[in-house]
Amino acid sequence: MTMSTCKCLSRQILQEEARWPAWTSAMDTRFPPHSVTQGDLPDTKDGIEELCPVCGDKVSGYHYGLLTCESCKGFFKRTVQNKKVYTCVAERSCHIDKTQRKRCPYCRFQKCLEVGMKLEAVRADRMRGGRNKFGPMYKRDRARKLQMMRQRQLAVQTLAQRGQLGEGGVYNNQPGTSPFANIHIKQEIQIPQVSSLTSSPDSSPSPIAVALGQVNACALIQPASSQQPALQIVGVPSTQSSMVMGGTDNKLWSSANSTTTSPHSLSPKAFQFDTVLPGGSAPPSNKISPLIRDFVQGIDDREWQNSLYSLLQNQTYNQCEVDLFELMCKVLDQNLFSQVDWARNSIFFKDLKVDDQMKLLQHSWSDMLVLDHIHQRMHNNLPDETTLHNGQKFDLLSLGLLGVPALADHFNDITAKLQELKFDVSDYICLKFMLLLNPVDVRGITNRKHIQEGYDQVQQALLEYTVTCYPQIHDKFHKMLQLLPEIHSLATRGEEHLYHKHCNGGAPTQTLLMEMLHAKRK
DNA sequence: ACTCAAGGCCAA
DNA sequence: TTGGCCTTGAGT
Repeated sequence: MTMSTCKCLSRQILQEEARWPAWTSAMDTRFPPHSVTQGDLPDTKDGIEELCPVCGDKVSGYHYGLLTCESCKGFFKRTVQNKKVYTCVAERSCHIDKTQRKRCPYCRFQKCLEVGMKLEAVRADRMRGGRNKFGPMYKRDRARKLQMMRQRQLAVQTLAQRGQLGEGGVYNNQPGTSPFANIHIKQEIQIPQVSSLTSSPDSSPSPIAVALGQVNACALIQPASSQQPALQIVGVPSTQSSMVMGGTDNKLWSSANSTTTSPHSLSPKAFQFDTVLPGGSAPPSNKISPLIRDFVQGIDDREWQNSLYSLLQNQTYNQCEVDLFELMCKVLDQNLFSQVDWARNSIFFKDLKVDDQMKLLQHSWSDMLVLDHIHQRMHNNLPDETTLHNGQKFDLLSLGLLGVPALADHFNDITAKLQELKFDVSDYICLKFMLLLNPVDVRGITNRKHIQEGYDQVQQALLEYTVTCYPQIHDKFHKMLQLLPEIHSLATRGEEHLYHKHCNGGAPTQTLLMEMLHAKRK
């Protein structure tokens, strides 16, 4: 893919109708179009005709989390059961289809993970028969697919009646896909994505439900499970803390019993963050403006954690050694997706034209990534280091530094200043909005008035909030605002670094991250 | 009793 | 090692 086609990525994201916040994983081609775009009307007993998302062969049923063919089911089972380790003789990006799937088991297994096949559905005790935790998810997925089918047929009938299904009509804009395929594609794609990010779909509420149901950001964090956590913080959670993924042995089997009864060994719920906010209890809610309350309720930190968890797990499972810079870019890319998704569903921003939205995002994405990392570290005790499945150490702090270790001092300095100001979740989300809705520095905006209004409202709300809730901190509002240029300069240096790495071929291409890096340099 | 997603078997 | 078919057994 060239940069010019990459260019469409952010636009595509912004123009999507669906509102699931879980498509942060869309980048890892988890659900390629061929998994949802079939040529003919369904002919199976369920009315569901699909192709295997791994190889495109005929689907034989739900296997390990999603609809796959019999051969990929068997391949996935053998690989996990026998703990096979493959290597790729090429570039670790072999094309997998029905005829070539046997050629590179490494890439085939990577694709299995990418599309969302679940390691934890392979039973440690090899017990046969019965049902597992995923049953209800399969049922829901089936029901949704049927519903999509009905809507699709209805739409087709309606349009056929109106004579709009001719050559070059509205459905013929994607070569090689069904005339019906473009209807509700996103919704179909997203169903398994959501489930793949939440390894225990049956017990995890949908991201939408989480976002709507949460009272505050802290309430989202699940209590520590009594089961063996797959991703655990080791030692005291602090800026010096670290966490371990998988542990020393193969913790895929950490729940000693059957996965039929305990499929949670890899559940993101086990992602343990301390939830204590700095400065003790939050201010009384009646003093907080409805705007800020809505902002805080819109924060979905668990989604962020789940995405991070899933990505690190999938990218390192069955790998001897991974390129840590490449991994960091992938995580940043995923974070960027979450960022865009958050923005496009946010007040003020969502009303803007896509061109304006893109300009705002292109200007603020790196600042927001840095701010987000500060937030995760301060308010959710995100550790600075984690041990991956394969034993490698992954520097989580580098995500906040955009890959530049030399920025650590500056980053810590900003964090320390914010800590002094008792920077809380409300402050964070307001600053994030102010970074996004920049009415001054972004060129070529068509609806600057709307952005300015939004910015002013957020600014006013934050000012009132700091004065009301933090009267003891002198001029907290302005002191916080003074840190925004500092964050910007840090983020700009990070961008430079990433850009040069990319130009020298050291960073993954075809990513939203790289698209953003290029956009600013046009 | 039936369903269907697990694991097992074995010819290719 | 693969992949089509068989067996199993909890959930309905």
